[in-house]
Amino acid sequence: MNLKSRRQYEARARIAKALAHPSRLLILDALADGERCVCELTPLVGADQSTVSKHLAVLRNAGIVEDRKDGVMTYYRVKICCLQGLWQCIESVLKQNFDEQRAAMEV
Amino acid sequence: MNLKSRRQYEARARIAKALAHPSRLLILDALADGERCVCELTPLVGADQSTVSKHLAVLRNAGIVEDRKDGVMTYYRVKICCLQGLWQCIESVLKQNFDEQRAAMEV
DNA sequence: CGTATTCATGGCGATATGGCCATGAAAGAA
DNA sequence: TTCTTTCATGGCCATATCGCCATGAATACG
Repeated sequence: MNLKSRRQYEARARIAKALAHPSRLLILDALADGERCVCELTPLVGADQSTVSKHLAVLRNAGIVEDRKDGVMTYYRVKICCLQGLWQCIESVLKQNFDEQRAAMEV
Repeated sequence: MNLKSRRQYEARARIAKALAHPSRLLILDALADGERCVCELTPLVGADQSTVSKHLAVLRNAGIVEDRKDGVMTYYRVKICCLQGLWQCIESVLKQNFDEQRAAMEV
């Protein structure tokens, strides 16, 4: 079974937790092809600027994004390169769920 | 940028949310090499049996595990095959965070 | 039959999360 | 300097999550 320590599961869960919000996933998607400032992300998310800032802080604290200050702006960018594989995994779960639901409907 | 719909981000976030708890990650690890009943998982998690049942329900509702009832037991098993890649992504984030922390210490 | 075991669920309290508002710091413009 | 823009943070409230306890359903065993 090779179980890991409680600490390691907590560390993993912190990363997953940072990804567990639709607005943060939208932000990561928007950052996929380059850095964006908060003022660009705010209308995309469609929430208050303070709310977007807090979401970005969650992603930054998890080590998923990093920021660069330029004058009065703060630009955020994705710091990791494996997100694509992560989405594929999640999408495969969603597809399987969808297929099963459809199969259940057709019975 | 190719942003997706709010619904798609919510669907993705539900999957991530189901993974965002150390006890549930421990459970998935324990299920990695085969099915286990609740009575086996409960001492591993170290929580109340009802707590473990609820964690399993979260994973089941997300479509990550499925169950099989045999007599008075319920056996759970992982339903998806891409978890390994997901762990690799999360571990790469953790490793990078750790490396950066160490680098900051050594300055 | 009655009893024991296994598991799921409702309830409840403590804590965490997420949203907006208000505020303040920092940088640039006038 | 004063005003504006950009962003982060504290406060507050509503909601969600998580833990345990208690209970009930279903099956197995005497």
